[in-house]
Amino acid sequence: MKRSMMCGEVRALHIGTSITLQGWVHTVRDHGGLIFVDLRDRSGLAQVAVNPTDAPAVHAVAATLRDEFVLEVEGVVTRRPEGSENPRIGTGEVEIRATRMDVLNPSLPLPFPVAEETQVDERLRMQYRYVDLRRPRMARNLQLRHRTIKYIRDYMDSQGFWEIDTPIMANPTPEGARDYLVPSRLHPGMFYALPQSPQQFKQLCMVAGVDRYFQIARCFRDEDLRADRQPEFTQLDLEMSFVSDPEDVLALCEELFTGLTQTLSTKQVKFNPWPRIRWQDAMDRFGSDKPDLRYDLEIVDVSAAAGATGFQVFKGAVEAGGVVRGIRVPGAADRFTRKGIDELTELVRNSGAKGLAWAALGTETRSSFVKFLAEGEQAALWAALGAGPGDLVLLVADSLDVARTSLGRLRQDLARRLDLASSEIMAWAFVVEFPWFEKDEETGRLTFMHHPFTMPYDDDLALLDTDPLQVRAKAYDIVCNGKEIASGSIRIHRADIQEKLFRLLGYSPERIQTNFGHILRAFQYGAPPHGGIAPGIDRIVSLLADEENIREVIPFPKNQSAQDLMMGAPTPVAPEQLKELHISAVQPPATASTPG
RNA sequence: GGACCCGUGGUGUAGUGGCCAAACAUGCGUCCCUGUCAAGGACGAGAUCGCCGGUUCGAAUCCGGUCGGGUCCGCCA
Repeated sequence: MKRSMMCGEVRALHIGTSITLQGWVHTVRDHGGLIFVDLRDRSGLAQVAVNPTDAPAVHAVAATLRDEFVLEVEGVVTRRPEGSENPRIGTGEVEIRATRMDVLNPSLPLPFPVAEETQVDERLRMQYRYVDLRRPRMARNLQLRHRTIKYIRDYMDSQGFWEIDTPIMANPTPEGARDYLVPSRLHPGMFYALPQSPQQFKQLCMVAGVDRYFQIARCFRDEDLRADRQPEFTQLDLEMSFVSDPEDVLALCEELFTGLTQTLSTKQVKFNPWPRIRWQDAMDRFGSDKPDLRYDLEIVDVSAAAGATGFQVFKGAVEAGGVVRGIRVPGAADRFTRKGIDELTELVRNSGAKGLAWAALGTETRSSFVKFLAEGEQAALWAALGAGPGDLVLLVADSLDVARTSLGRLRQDLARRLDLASSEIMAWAFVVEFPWFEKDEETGRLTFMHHPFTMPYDDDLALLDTDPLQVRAKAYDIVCNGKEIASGSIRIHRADIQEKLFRLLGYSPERIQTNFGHILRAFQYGAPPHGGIAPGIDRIVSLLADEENIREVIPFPKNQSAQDLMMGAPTPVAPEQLKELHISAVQPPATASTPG
């Protein structure tokens, strides 16, 4: 390799030495005489100066340069003339006086600028992803992703975990997300499925005596996309043997991600130790199972005080078995105009609430409802909320579910409007003690909330027969800044408990045998107690990189329609290929177009 | 499956019924220029305003449809 160092590494200590750099033309500044070339590689920029009197041949080459040409430059590192240093780049003290310049490859004019951080249509960025990834922001994100994965691997190794790879061609997941299927040529009519996660393999690793397993695992789910959801994504999948207390897994995650945040970013880890919030409390206090803990704005239950008033909206809601809950926004009485309040009202209405009762407390209280309350009733309500002059109070009277979720969304919206959620804070936390069951809204039947191999809390086992909805699971999530980062659980390793849960889920013995037979058999050959978790790498990196969309931290992502606009995937295939796989493609019926 | 936002030279924007056979910046081309760092200066080329249809004397602008991109709901054990 002719290159003697990276562009961004040239420093004053190299002055007087001759070096060879290779990279891309970031920008050219042609003065007619002097020409400056900023040469870029992934490490940064170095200024190359070409003087026509010193090196006429080099000057002739430099005059033909355009953005993103690939260059090899040989020259002497010199100190820049006094007053012409550039403190904004690491190499700004020096420049390379070129003695030789070879164009290794020219470039067509670019579809969009690399050197400027301008907003570019995502379609174009994805079509020319290889150009997009050259941009400093993307290069930074790629590097951060690398460092994150490297940190994780080093940490997991230090804790005695083995990295073990599991099959990509696996079998379908019962009950889960939609699977991506791979047709089998050797077995007509049969299919492999890409794994939604290596869940069963990692549990089998525990039976196999691996003791501590991890994998930087690619996972596949054929569901609709979101800003934080891609059809293929990457998880740190991990599992530990001889753990029966969630705390064993949580403590490890806490140390890993606290250290990772502090090592790879300048962000502040808000909690040490991280809070363990029971699911029930998260729903009550924050209206969400993934609360953003960077700010307070907790939801308060004022059903007692509000239900005792003469105000029919409050009284009626409580009498109908509902609740009155609200948020006190300290000092915000004057922060919202009537229009602003209307927007908040619209927000809770969109979450199913019938309305928003509000009061801006002060010498002249503005309110939608205090006129219906006696003075004593008002005082009792403010006391329940801890509210005083200068505070804004926002109340929802509705069913428990609607009050929680609408106030949860309101809480997030308030924080955004009041700029309470700093990206410089990482509010890592655990949500624990999820319910084992939830009721399927469509069928009314019991279904599992996490997954069917999750261990219930020992104290709740008796409730399985009497009140299954009250049974808590040894399931836990990692949340950070209002985003779900990981989900995990302690698994069942006892056949009697597993069978009982399957029965409560209404699974027939045939179905159990078909879907879970292989893993249940394995559990009969000495399965140790075990548990694990699976943090999403893409989401973690996007938080560290201050990116709203995980596409920005995935090198080659899919668009919202799950297509790769650069490679053109998915594509039709030749009929011969289908025939070989014993499958035929059926086009969906054309949508009838309405006459225009 | 549904709701909403966006689509104007290569790129990013302005223009919301006649002032627009479309403006600005940047990029591109030609020329001038020896200390710039988003170099500067001069000149030039480049857009049937995503597409189809409608309303109107007149449409980038209003309406309907369609295609493409994005955000959200459903969905994601």
